[in-house]
Amino acid sequence: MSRIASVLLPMPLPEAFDYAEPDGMDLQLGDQVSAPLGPRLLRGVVVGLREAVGGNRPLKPLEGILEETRLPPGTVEFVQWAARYSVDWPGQPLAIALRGARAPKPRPVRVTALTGVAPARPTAARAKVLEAAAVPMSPPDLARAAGVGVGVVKGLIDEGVLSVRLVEAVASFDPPDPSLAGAVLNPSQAAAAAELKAMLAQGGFNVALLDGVTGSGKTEVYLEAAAAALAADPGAQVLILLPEIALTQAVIGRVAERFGAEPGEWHSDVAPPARRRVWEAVANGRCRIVVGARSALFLPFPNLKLIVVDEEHDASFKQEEGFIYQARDLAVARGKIEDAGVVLASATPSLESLRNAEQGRYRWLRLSSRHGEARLPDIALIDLRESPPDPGRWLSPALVKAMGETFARGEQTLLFLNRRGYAPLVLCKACGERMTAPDTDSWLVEHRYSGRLVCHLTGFSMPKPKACPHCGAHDSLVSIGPGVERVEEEAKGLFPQARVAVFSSDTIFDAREARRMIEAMADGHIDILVATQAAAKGHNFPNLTLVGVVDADLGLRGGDLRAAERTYQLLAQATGRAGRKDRPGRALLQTWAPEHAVMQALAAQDRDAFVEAELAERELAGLPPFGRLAAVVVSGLDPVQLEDFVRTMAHAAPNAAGVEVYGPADAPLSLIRGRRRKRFLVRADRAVDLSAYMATWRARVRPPAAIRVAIDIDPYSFL
DNA sequence: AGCACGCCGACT
DNA sequence: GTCGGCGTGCTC
Repeated sequence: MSRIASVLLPMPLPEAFDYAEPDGMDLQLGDQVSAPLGPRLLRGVVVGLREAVGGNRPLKPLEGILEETRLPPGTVEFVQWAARYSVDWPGQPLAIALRGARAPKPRPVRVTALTGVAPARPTAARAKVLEAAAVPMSPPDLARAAGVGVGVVKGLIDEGVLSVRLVEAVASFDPPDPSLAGAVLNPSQAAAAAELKAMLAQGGFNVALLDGVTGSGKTEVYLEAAAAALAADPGAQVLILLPEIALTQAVIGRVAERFGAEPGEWHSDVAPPARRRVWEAVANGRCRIVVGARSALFLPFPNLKLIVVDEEHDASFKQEEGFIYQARDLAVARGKIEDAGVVLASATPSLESLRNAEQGRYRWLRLSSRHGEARLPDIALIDLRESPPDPGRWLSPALVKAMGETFARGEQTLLFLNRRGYAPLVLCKACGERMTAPDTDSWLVEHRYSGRLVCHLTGFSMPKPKACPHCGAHDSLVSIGPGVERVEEEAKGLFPQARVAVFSSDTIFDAREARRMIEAMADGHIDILVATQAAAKGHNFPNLTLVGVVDADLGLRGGDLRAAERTYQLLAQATGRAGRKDRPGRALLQTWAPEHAVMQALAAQDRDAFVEAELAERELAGLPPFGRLAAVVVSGLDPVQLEDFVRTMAHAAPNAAGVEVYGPADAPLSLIRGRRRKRFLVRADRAVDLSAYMATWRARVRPPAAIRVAIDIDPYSFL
């Protein structure tokens, strides 16, 4: 009687491969095994075991079990579910799930132990070392613990009083203590926390939307929910997902403070050995709280009871390359598989989540009151048609006047423009040539700091040429449109006495520099800060009383499904910066379309009105959250071959009720790194299994090797 | 993803 | 006459 093991391999293969289980291997589901594939051995995971029935072709035997740690059943199921949902090979999510298992083990550490040999010359320092040496630790740690120099320890080792051996480094991951005192909650927070605790006590899969304005204290609330989950079950695990690495440190600090133990940290910047430690500690249940970025969702939790998705509206949760997925949606799916609670938290929830809350699929917890005495800013629209800036200028007279008043009072202004560089376009006034990156039709952005033209998509850059590369005319290149550098220049010209600074990813390279500039702003060393969205969130500037949004329409253009939503969220955050302490602030939004529902809703500070208007438009068009969308981007080097294949694909699209296929059309970025790109858009009714539809379509065509087909379920980027 | 097999140009 | 270019296909 022998068994067959189905093994999933982290490769672009369509399905799990079958192998023979060698006698005595005693496999279990989730085991990491070494499987022969062609000439090499690969790490795979056992996802199925069955008795062999005669008559099958001979199967290769598995080479061996790789590690003692196996993937829990929920993790295996999640990996397979995610592949099916995203219409990708299961090897893709599996590779993410094994990222920690494949990382190198942490270096073994040296620890000392008493050998029983008595020191030849006992001294006071040596006695202290012998006392401290009861606990195994590294020689430098021992010296520190005994309060002596390292030489004393070294001498005892040389004499044979102490032995040194190498042991595997084990991270402690002390158990969190949920009984420590939490933050003092205001009534609104307490009510939300109580409802979350009730939801968790009830057990099983449930989703809550924690919806509270900036400063309403969402973190304290979800930490109390985490405390409840951890207290209810001594093995319970909690995952807190954040949209960016930069935010993890702050939350790790809050978690450590609340539970008296460091949580596991998981994101791409964590060094591989540390990653391995976290992965294994999560798998064996020692690590009970993880704070991480989207890929933490694929960690091997055996007993996950709560997933928190903080800033759930943030577009960074959408992974756009490689394995394409939306971590917020997958978090809900994982919660369902694990029978866990899910908390989605945001000051400006996504329309999808708001719709789910309205429909009663999610519990809706609204935190209304703000901490402290801060008041919301007054928001006014500046109609650029009535009060336009001078030609070549970007700040309207009304905004300049407000800046002047603010500066005169010794208060601060934040000018917000979500555009890096000096000018988004450089063109030749002699021949009309637009400067673009090679093999691309995206504009080169002029950067005056570096004197270069930069492609923000490919990273290509070149010095700004003296003459037009197309017609050769001299001094004919003109800068079109504003970037933060240009607005800085304008602000400096208007207020020569003011201290003006720029905050964008071009001026701020790392977290330390970012912190320094934020501190400089908070301490009043800057009068006017010109910033991209990099500075939009998470900071408190007590002396900031004016926020000017240079181009509030920026996000409204371009036919992007979520443009209005994103603009609303961005502006809500940016204007939320003003007047947070005791002074009321004001926000001025420059717009060419003050009548637009988004602008009206912002000016009225009426989120519900915005959501209602936007949902109505989406419903009319059958767009998410009322329908489903998928994009197919087909790319290739040879335009003729691409055109050919794309036509084949169009013919192969299955007919199905409630599904419409648009395209092929040139993708909005039709040329990237020499590859031409064509795009289909698929719209389906909510009831349609769009993943299944896309899988059927893909199976009907066989792309030539030179052509790539990428399927994006629920696309966010329309570039 | 590797790595093999398979048909058309510049070399001992 | 061969060595080798990478296009296509397979790996349980």
